[in-house]
Amino acid sequence: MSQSSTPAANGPRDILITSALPYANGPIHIGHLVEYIQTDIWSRFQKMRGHNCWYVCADDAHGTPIMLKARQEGITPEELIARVAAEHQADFAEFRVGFDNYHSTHSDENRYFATLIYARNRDKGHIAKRTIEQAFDPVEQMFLPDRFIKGECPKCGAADQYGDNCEVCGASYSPAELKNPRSAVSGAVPEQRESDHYFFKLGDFEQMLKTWTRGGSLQREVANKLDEWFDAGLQEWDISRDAPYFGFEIPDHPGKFFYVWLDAPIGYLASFKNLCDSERGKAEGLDFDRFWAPDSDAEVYHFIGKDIIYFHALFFPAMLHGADFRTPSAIFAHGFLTVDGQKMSKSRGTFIKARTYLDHLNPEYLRYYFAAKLGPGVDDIDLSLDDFQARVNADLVGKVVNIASRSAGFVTKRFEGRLSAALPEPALFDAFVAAGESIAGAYEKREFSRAVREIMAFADRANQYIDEKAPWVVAKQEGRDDELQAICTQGLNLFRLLIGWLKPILPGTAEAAEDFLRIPPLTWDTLASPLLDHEIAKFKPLMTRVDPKQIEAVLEASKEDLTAADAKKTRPHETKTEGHLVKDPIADTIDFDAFAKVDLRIARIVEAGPVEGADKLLQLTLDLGGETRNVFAGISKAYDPKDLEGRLTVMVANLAPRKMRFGVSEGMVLAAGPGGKDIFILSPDDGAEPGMKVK
RNA sequence: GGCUACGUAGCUCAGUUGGUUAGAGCGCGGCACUCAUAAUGCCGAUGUCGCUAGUUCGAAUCUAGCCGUAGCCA
Repeated sequence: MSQSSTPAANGPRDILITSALPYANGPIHIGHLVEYIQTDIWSRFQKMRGHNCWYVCADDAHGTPIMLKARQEGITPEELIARVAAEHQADFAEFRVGFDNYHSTHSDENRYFATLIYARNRDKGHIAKRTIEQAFDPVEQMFLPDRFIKGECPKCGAADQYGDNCEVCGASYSPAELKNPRSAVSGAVPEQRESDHYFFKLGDFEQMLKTWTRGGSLQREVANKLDEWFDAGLQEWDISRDAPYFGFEIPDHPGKFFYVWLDAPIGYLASFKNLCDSERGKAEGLDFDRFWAPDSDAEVYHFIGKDIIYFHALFFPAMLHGADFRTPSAIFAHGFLTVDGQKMSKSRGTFIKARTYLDHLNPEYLRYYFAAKLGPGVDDIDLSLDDFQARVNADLVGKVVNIASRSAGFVTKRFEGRLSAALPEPALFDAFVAAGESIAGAYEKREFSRAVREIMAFADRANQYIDEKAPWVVAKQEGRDDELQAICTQGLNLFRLLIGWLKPILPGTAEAAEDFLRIPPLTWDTLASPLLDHEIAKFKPLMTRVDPKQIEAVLEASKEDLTAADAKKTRPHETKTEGHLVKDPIADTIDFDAFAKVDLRIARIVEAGPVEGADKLLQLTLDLGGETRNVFAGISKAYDPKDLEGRLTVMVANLAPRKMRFGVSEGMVLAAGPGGKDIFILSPDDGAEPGMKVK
């Protein structure tokens, strides 16, 4: 089963490429980068070949983890995803991942397509409704995804394991089997509650999927995996989640939201649509339907990690098909990244964030190293740090860049930067050019490691040529100037081919080389004819060597990231000899019912004023949204009444009224602090309204 | 537990449908050169191809089992 992706004709192909959407709850790390670099190399290669190639991506911005993370940080999900989107895009840009568009799944286009694809499938009877039982957090009043339930493994008893599988013994189970389950959000004991859910009837598409699978759209290993799933029988897929959920509400089912994995791959369409509608898209006449209509002859490829094959090779094509869109031409899955042969580890400092890497090392190094390791399969690749350093230094600096470096000096010093009018050995140049097709073939089939091997073999030949001709000897002899100039012209032309072939992998270095050679951006076609009778710029080092100290610095910085994160995580649990908890220890545990008896409400302070004869009290008039209360609060040393008027706060609304010397207090305003000037009343986040219950 | 992939020189990896003395780069040893970011060229050593048993005239390559590593199990 080959994924030949052959062009229909010899003309330019219409190609749309995507990488999987990074999740918007954390930074990009070097594991992610395997995929973006792989995709970017392929995309740049296709563009260099003159095809109409578009590379789009987006942040995957929905789901429970994002909702909770935002809450933890005290910001809205929208604020969180906006911040992360900016971080992600800055990281990608510096790694020279050249997206034509980067969008978000939390966008109008994505809502449109998610809803459309759902509605069309629903209208054809591919959506079913079932009532399911699911863990529910009674404190947070929300249903809990498996990974937000923790407890003891039912098999080996290991503590603190997730609701779906045990990291200690590897057992997998359902959350209901966990011993002593606790909500990871509130710590409460989860209850089982019923809820209506909506399911995508994947089984309706078995025949279509089997045909699609065998049509060359999948790698052999992936197709084998799918056969297993077919044998096991395709089950219905739960595509809805209950509120509260950060995502898109299902239009005909208020309170139900699309599961994040439904709208994530649809984000590919949304991002592309956004590109079509942009200034640039319009200028280029980019037409959404030309790529996504069922009869489209454009090519659509999705690069993904092998862990998300299930979503991309089954649900996604089935949903697209059910909604009258075309299915992907191919799914390209890759393996995971290990560092020095082991899973990335925070304690070893090998869990390296993109940003940490960029602080110390040139992105071109990593692009090259990944390319040198990547093949078309789903095998994991290893970043061996010693090998990384040796390989980058030997191949790129020692071999490739060195060819330019050792030729350029003579040309600048002796010939004012001018190249000869003819090549002394056109046959050698032609032999290089002829190999270009084999290298292109390797790129096309995503055999990047083979492409790199072949290119480096030619770099060796170029160095052999220079060695053989010994220009430094010729340079010292009278009357051999033309010969010297010709040798260097040949050397620089061989270098130009090498850097041209490497351009998809090393866009930054190639650009610097283009400046040095004073040529327009290289394309595959322009490589075939040599650069002659042409003035070049003075040579500057195109790339410097990797210093082991830089690698050491990355590892150290990654360990520091960890210590900082650790401190944040563990601080609240540390036992301190002083502080609020010591002076005022946490009270005895109460059950939920006891808590629920306290009716807390949002209140607006409509009036505040001093109380005559009382030195600490302020009189507050609180609006509960339909009812007003008179409350006395001991906060006059801490607050100026004028500052309080109009503010929202939280009050105990069902506290028994209490008669005081100055009148009746009908409730209590919540505040923290030891007293005096150090009193801090609570305020709700924006959006809260008077009368809302706090729970 | 089930399934999948991987296991080739000190390191990182190639080895196409089984076919002569198993390859590359790095590293290592030696020599040469000095144009070049101490880069380059030439020569050399290095392997029970995870283990065991089979199929075959012939196995790194096919089959089975075992060991180790990684991942997946919606």
